[in-house]
Amino acid sequence: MISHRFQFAAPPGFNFWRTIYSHGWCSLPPFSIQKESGTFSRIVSLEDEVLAECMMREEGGKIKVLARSESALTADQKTCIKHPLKVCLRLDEEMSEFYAEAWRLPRFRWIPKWGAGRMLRAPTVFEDVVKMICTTNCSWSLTEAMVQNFTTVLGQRFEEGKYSFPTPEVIAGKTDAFLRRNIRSGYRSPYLLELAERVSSGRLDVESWRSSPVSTEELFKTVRSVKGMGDYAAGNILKLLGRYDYLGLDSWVRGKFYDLHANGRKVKDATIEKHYAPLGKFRGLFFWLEMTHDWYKHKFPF
DNA sequence: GCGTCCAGGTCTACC
DNA sequence: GGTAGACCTGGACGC
Repeated sequence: MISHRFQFAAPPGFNFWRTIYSHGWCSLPPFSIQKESGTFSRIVSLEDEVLAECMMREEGGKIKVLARSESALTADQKTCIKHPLKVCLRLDEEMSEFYAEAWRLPRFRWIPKWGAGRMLRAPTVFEDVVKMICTTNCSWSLTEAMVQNFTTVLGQRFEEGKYSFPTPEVIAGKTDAFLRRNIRSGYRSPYLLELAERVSSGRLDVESWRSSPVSTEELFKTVRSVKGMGDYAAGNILKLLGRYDYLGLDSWVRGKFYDLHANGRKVKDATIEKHYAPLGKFRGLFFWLEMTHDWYKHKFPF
């Protein structure tokens, strides 16, 4: 293995571990956390099927990266490898408007103080959408199993136990029965297959969603039109696209809301929507951060 | 060890 | 527009 070290600056107020632990993505491969060394890793796919394991840590306001690859990276690859890492950590996302809004609201001042609010995402929208479908209608352990299967069965092998996330082309080349048997994705299999086929054929450009000029409502409808993406999944994909107008309710956050705001009593979704409506276009992010506030009290990494 | 039940979002058919 | 039932898996539970 050849090692290559590099670093890049983190934006002011950026919190490395709070970004990584912003939601469950950090425990899904090809992401992984090494608690002993205090590093966060990602298997990055580069041009020409070259893979690199990038181990990141924060030191003195910089993200320091140790990249390992089977052969020496070319100058181009050394340049290209930084981009997906920055995308995952949302380093280029402008947070000032959201933080200004949070400062205005005393109960949310902890957010800018703690450097919370950046939600970890995959290098590609395709990977985020596949993973989001894998979170629907099942336990978290089943989501972990499905994503693990996607990488080990259809990803490229980096070394023992470490694989890349498969491309749309590779998934599209499989059958419904194959996914059901090997990925254990059950009735989601035709949805995942259709998504992979549409993306690999160029009929659906999910990557363009991150820079789409259309209104959030319009984008929500587009995301929602992907089979398997209902209100919950589409609302949460929008958060990973930097749009926070939808709450993306699932049973876990509903339960959290009932505990925090309704004395444990069940309330209608419309009541939850109404509660956050005054928070405007950032309501989805305020909502998620409020529901996960207690996570931030842990000593990282946990 | 085996069978049954249940939780978890989304889709489709139907009213 | 709202609702019921089906979809599939894994875990919990009872026997």
